[in-house]
Amino acid sequence: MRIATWNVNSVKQRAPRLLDWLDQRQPDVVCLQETKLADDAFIALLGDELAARRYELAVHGQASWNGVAILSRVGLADVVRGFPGEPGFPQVEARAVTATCDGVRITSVYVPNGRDPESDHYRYKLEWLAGLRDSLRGRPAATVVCGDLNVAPTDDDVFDPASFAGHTHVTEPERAALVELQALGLRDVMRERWPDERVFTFWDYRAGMFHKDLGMRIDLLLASDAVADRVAATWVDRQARKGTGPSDHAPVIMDLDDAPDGDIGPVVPPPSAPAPRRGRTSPPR
DNA sequence: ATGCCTGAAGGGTTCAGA
Repeated sequence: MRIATWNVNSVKQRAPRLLDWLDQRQPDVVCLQETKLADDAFIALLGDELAARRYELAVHGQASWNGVAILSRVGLADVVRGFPGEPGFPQVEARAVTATCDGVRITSVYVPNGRDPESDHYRYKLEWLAGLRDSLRGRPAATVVCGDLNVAPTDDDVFDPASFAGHTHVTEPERAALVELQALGLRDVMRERWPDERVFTFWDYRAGMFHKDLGMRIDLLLASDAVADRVAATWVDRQARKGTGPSDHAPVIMDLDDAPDGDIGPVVPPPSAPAPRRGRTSPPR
């Protein structure tokens, strides 16, 4: 199963590229963020095209800002929009949607930006992350939380830590909130797979930042053991950031081996053979 | 350049994004 997350920065503006990308990458589940469309407008825009590609759709949008969605062609059950106790600013926004796809409970999140560490929006961001964590305390064994976390987990996840000093996305409270979320047993599979690589998922539109590879890694795939132990490959799809009219974020993709369900029998490694190296299907950049 | 692009709403510009 191939699961991807992508902040598309307006699904209306990105529709042609999104459809081409679906055809090219053939993901089974896609978590979208910053769709910036109300649900009826999203369905009117893409419902037919997605149905033709066998995707079911869970949308949780609003006009102009925010908006998340899950597309799945491996089933889409028990959809929940938002989460219990979700904070607002001041109204609750469209920032989380959850569904079960082929046995995995998947949440697509668009974490508040935070704007400035002294702002109300920053406090909202921390409250939102804490609320998300609390809502996941009783999570199923097979859980994925993915999307635009709007936090760079470490200084290795920004192109120049010094230039971010005092700004959002890198402050200690934000990183601590992410650590607390991961303390539910959610692993950053991208960083596990590429522990020492320069890996970014967002590059500012301005000043040739993408061309110079001056970015941040803020789009994450967080997976519980039951999922993370199945990861065969994971990478950032930088191709989707190139060319004309891209989002400022690139998709992050992971491929999962089939779940052990008894039908395939016990997996016995060949005697004295080294464990196979996990699939390096693509360089990280 | 302390917002260098981009998207959206709404109105001839401003806000938001990270």
